[in-house]
Order: sequence, then C-alpha cells, then structure tokens
Amino acid sequence: MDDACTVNQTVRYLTRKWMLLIILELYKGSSHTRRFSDLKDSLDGITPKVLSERLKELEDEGILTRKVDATAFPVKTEYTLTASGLEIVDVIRGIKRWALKWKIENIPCGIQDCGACVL
Amino acid sequence: MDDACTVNQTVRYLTRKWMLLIILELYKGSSHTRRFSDLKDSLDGITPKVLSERLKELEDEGILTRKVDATAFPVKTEYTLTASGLEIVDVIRGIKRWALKWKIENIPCGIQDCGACVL
DNA sequence: TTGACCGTGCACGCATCATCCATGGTATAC
DNA sequence: GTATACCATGGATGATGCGTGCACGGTCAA
Repeated sequence: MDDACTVNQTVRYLTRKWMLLIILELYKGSSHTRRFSDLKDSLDGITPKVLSERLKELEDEGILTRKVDATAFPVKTEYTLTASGLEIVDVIRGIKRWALKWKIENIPCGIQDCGACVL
Repeated sequence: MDDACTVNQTVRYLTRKWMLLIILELYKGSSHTRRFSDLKDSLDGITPKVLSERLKELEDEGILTRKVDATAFPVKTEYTLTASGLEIVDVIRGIKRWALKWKIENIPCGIQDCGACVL
C-alpha cells in the first residue's frame, strides 16, 4: 500500500471531511446544480469557510464546475457536478446500501426519506 | 440532511482517517485476517496508537472481530473482517473503479497491482 | 438610511491525529 | 546471564485540520 497508489490517494482525498456529503447535496439539486447558500443550509454544521475550500478543491479536480451568475443580485454562484462527479454518487449509494442493511435504525433525514430518497 | 440521518452518520463514520484503508488491508489477508504488526507495516504512515484506536472502534461496530492468540510468544492479536465488514469492501471497490476511470495515472502500490489487485 | 443577503477570506481556538516514549513478558543473540 | 528485539497497547506532548466569529463590498427591500 504505497503512498503513491492511486486507490490509496483517492480514498484519502474523498474521505476528507464533508467531501462526499457536498457531492450528495449537489446531486440532489435539479440538473445536479445548487448555489452556495443552498448547500450551506442543507449541510447542517458546515461552516462557510470549509464549504468554500472544499468547493474549490472539487473544482480543481474536475468534479464540479463553478458558474457565477452576475446578472442577478446579489451575485449567485452555481456549482454543478461534472460527469466524473456524478459517478462518485455510486460510491455514496454503496455506503447507503451497506448502512441500510447493517444499521437497523434507519433514521430519515428531514424531508428526504432515506429508504426511498434520490439515492 | 439531518444529523441523525443514518446515511449521513455512516458517511461520517466511514470517512474518518484510516478507516477504509484498514478494512482494505484486512480484506487482503488470508481469511480476511491479519495481525496488528502486519497491518501497521502495510499501512504506511499510520501510528500504532491510532491503529489501535481504530481497530477498537471497528470491533465495537461489529465490522471486525479480535482474537488474541496467547499460546504463541509474543502474544499475537488477530483481526478478522465480519460479514458486515466484508461488504464495506464493495464501497472501496466503487472508489477504485472511479479512480481508475477518471485518474489516468494508475500508480500501483508495491506488489499489489491496482489494475488487477484483489479488489 | 438602515438592514439583509450573497460568496469569500481572515484571525483565533479547539479537536483530531502524529510523534515519542513506556510497559511486561519471552525469544534469540552474544 | 546479560542484552536486545518483538508484540500490542496507552500516556504525554506537538502539529495540523477544522470550527467560531467576524469582516468585506455591492445591491436589494423596508
């Protein structure tokens, strides 16, 4: 398990705090697009500082694209999952499958019913 | 995305540092079993303290079982993936699939060739 | 005029993880 | 018989990642 191993590196990248949850929230948006404040409100406990950092990192890796809508006021920034980002949702689906199978207490998250949510 | 949501909780649990990599190394062992020092040597950069903590957490969640072999000297401690733990490997497979598709530079990790390794 | 919202980024404090070391009991080296 | 290495674990202390609190500049509604 070399440090340079791609699988190793990818695991360490994707398991940084908030990474997968941000991708999941983006996935839930129409056209897999959501705005900064929208994400911030959905991710309970995330700080704008970290959200901003993570979004930049995800953009750098080509997992999402950033588009600033300067026509509207206040300026709105939209983040959209790329094809590469969309496929990461499969990983989250795997985690969900495991959780629902082995963790009996399936507590739904608000409006989203985990048992039948978009995942 | 409520804090109490099972998927949310599971993501946060599994994405703690070293979690998935420890499970992957256990999976590589014969009968999905490996010893403490063996794991420590395979996981480049992990400290024995954190490894010990993580193994205990994984045992508490029923993801692995711990067996002390007191007949041998020095005493050897063996960790084995449970059925629940085995299925987490599917999640890692998902990450590998994604990495090999979107990250061109597939750097093998030592003896394990990522392109054809046990995953 | 005053306040609210938008996305970002700073200075500071805490929680997590890394570093270093200690343990006890036994096998091998000398 | 003395020394040293291995095994798994846990404590004390540092470093780093992330949370907290706050500020920005620009434009809207009240």
